[in-house]
Amino acid sequence: MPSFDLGRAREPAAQTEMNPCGACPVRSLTVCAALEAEELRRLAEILQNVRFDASHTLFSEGDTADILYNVTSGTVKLYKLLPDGRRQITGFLLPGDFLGLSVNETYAYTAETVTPTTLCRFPRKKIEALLEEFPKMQKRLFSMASNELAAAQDQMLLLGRKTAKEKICSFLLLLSQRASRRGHKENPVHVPMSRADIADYLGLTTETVSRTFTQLKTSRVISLLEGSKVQIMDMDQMLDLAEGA
Amino acid sequence: MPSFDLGRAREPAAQTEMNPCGACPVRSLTVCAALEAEELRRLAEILQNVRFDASHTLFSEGDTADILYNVTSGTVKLYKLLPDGRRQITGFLLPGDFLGLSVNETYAYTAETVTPTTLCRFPRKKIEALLEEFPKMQKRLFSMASNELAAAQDQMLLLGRKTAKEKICSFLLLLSQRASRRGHKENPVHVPMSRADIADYLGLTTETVSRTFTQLKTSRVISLLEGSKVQIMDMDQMLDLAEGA
DNA sequence: CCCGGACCTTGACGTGGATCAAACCCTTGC
DNA sequence: GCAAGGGTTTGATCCACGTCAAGGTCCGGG
Repeated sequence: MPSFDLGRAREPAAQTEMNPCGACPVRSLTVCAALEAEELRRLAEILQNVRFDASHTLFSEGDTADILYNVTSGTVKLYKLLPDGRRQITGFLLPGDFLGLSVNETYAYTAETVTPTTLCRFPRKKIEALLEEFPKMQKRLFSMASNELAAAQDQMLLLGRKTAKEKICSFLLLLSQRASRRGHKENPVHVPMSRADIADYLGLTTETVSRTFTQLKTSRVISLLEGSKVQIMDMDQMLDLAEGA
Repeated sequence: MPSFDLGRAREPAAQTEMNPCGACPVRSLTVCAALEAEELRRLAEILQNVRFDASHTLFSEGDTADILYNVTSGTVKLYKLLPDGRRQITGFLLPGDFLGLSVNETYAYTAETVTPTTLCRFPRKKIEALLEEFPKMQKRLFSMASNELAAAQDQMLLLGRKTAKEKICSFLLLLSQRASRRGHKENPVHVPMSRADIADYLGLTTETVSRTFTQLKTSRVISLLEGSKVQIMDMDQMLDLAEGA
């Protein structure tokens, strides 16, 4: 079980200087949106830019939680395992998302990159000190946590009560909405994760995910494009299918 | 769809005076734990004690979220519905739990009492003003939200990947742990909610919940006592069953 | 260009839990 | 005491999705 491994990270010092927070493309989406120029400078002092290949484990469930991250590009998945290997992915993180917050001293889940990913890396202690100093940041973090909580409740409804088809449609719509909130085009949706990852996120198997995709394709609700893109052909029907209406 | 209905609340003025926050039995568990005497006094000024019968709807999904609550006794369930009536209970709240936080201006779920319940009632605006003034309270609220987020991820693992038997065992253990954290005896666990509520919390049907209970009873892992109490007879096996080990 | 391996799709079949349908409690009210 | 109505249990049957097993497709490396 590989824990955090700086060896695989490209040396980031130069990049840290060249791309300070002021020029950060995802600033408006994340904690940093709350900060003034001077505060940003303080934040930049304790941060490191890091880059990882796909399928790199950032940290594992149970590791001591002394590093926090902010995704700046790429996709990260969070998951929990049962002793026999069954896996539940609890979230996919996109640019602007924050990870590593933990209640006790250890991470409650494993974090692994899905695609090549760049992140800001913060020592937990230093972030906590900064939070004391900048209540605006504290407040912003709280509001992000509230959003995540609401999303978690939606996901519980999905996992507990939706059918396979409803799950897949909800998932595609979620990706679409998240893309548009980040200023990307929302219709051909980019779906960077594997069928297996989608299955473990939705509480299904790869086979069922695959079958459901072809079923949606056959009924002309979606069509599969080059480069893991999915075109939503009939948005109205998609919205209905996602809620079982 | 009955929204908040003060008519059914016992007039609480006297009680508010007689049981101010200083004497609150759940204070150590909730937001208020972070506050000093003077701050508590300020909080007490904006709070009302209210009491409701069982099966009373505090608010519905989509209502304007201008009231927050803190449970002081009893049990409350939170749920979301699909258009066709399928229901997912996203949480059961016990004394000390907080509810009503919302991202937009509306509640993301319906809240309904399971048993007769007493709560502290806060106008949202006034709480928000107080939060600005008391960063300790802000911080405490954030740490409570982080805890809830971790619990939500456990619940996703349960809903997406556990079998019926594992779900029921996990649920009973959760109730047991929460009781003990509140200083109640953890072994004969009090299970105040109906089979239908348990089913909607675990993503099952009442029939399956009932069958699983009898199955656990037959294999002498639990036994059902008077007054909706469940005795865990074999705690080790229970712990194994909950994780599929 | 061809090979190997990872991922995806498709098919045949099995099953855990849902559905449908009674009975069987308990209360509570008359 | 008895009837009515909600919750719970139990049984018989069904089916959505899982499991098992091939193929198919794509891609990177020799």
